[in-house]
Amino acid sequence: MESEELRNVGLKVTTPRLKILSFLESAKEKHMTAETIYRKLVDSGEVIGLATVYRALTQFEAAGLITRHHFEGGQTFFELERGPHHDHIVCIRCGRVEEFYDKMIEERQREIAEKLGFTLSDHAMTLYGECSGGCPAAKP
Amino acid sequence: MESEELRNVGLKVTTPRLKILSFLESAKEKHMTAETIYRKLVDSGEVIGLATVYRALTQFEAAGLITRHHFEGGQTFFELERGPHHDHIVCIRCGRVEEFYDKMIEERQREIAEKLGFTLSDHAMTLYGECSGGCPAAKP
DNA sequence: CTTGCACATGAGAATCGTTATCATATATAT
DNA sequence: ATATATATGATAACGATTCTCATGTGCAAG
Repeated sequence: MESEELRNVGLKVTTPRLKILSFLESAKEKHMTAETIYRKLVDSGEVIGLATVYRALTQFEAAGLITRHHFEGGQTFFELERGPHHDHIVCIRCGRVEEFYDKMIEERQREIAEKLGFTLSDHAMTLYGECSGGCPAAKP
Repeated sequence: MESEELRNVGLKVTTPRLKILSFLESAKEKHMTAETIYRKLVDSGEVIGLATVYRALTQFEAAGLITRHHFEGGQTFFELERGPHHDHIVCIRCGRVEEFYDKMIEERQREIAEKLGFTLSDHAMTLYGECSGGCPAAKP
């Protein structure tokens, strides 16, 4: 239950937070901007404020429920933190986002950080390219 | 000569562009925001507009002279494209940026992209951690 | 060396994404 | 059921970036 999730991370269970969380869990798109999340909620008849969406997303991130990605173009995308860690590859033509995980790279990153005298706490790795085959061309 | 560089990439050689380019080449900091570049130029007595800095940086990037990085916090940093490709590790406490290159990771990325049906054209990889030892604490 | 003209510039307005403010509403402990 | 701390939504404020437009300038042709 989503209420449990919120309680578990120490957040009050409120209607807007539940709306956002269950929307994220049911959405087909796994990576969305705050604006998109807000718009889709409003379009589906919900009454919610943009500020509330931003606030909730920030809290969810702090609680580890979601992750924030800074893809190219300066846009910020949010994604439910489900399952194991992974990185992303995004199509520069159609914007499609695929996920992947590579143990070797993960290990190597840790070694590199250590060699440079850093204690690794996080990383962002995004590949960019063109997806061949069924790339539905450009996003409008 | 910087004039050559501009001419080579098909840009008119203008005073502001020369100022920005030579400033980037002489600066100690290798990674700076547009605002920082503007401020340092103005502080050193130059007459230049912020809009011009943004315009020039965008053109330089399109021409391959510089690279744009989206580090955490939403801030955009620019860096002269000198020498071979490399990635970054930034200290989450003091903001220090170190560079590194790892052949194994580069190769692996290409393999991964291919396996997923993408033609890799670019990638962004930034590690975040705390630099031990002489980390001058927080940035002001 | 002039001159013309396309292109570049600087100042400020406009825009975009995000955060702060504040009066009102609501979740939770009692 | 009630008190109280916290959350909400509307809107203002904000910082970063881009746009507008009147003026200035690189550079190629004469």
